[in-house]
Amino acid sequence: MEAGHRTSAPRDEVIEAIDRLGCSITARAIADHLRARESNVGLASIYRALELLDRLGLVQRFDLGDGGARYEPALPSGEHHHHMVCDSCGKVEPFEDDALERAITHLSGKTDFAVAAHDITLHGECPDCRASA
Amino acid sequence: MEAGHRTSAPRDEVIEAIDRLGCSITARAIADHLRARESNVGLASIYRALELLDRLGLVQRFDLGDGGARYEPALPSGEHHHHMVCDSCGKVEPFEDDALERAITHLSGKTDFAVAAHDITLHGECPDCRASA
DNA sequence: GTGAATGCAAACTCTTTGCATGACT
DNA sequence: AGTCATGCAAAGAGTTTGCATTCAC
Repeated sequence: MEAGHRTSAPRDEVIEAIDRLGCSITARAIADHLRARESNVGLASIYRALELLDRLGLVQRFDLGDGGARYEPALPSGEHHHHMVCDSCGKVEPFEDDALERAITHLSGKTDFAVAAHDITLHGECPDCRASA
Repeated sequence: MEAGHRTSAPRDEVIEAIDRLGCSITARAIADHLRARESNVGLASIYRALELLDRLGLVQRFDLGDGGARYEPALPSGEHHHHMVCDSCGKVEPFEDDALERAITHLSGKTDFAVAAHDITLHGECPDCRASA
């Protein structure tokens, strides 16, 4: 794998959990998933693995405004998506939009910041909650 | 002021602090500001005032991915901006971009979510840090 | 054998809540 | 008077860190 890092069962289990759980997961979700599989990986190891993977660019760390970090696997293709959050039920839906990406790219060229990444979160109400409102 | 809410010195001081401190401030910054002015407003009252003001739409609450909430006065005009964060020194700069807003608006019309708000954060390196790197 | 990774528990930060006191209408 | 807001302190949630032990290379 990557230079300077060892493979270990806990680490592999965290990676497997991230892959399986997919988009926009919390550290707690990973812990619950692993605990359900009788794996006694400590919370600290999960955070340490996430921090490492984020540093290596293998997972994306972000934040939906609910005071807890979210993670998801980074696509090797470089493609990425953003998230819509339902403020009623908390549901999170991914979306992607080329026009939005283009606007960001164009903006990045105009500013004196060296823009390396961007996070976009849409807040609103999901179809289900709209229907039952 | 608004129906059902009383005026009080602590509340006014929090409002004054938000106005004076401006863009992208933390609860701690407000507390420090008030403490420096010999005002012994409790942290809890600051949070309660912020929660109220956010609910009334007078301040905007958001989050820069550093595990702490940010606040800023909401412009009555409805205009709003977003933020660029320097990942080296932590500096936060506001920016606005019409093309970006238009892309969001257009996207909102295409999705089945009822989009009510959006947060955009650009991460990168500010000019100062680029120069000293 | 050596250094990295782990698990546990304690520490920390940010935020919220319970409760008795004090203030506004 | 009655209600709402305050301050303090304690409680919570999420995340990080210290340390002895275990494991990979």
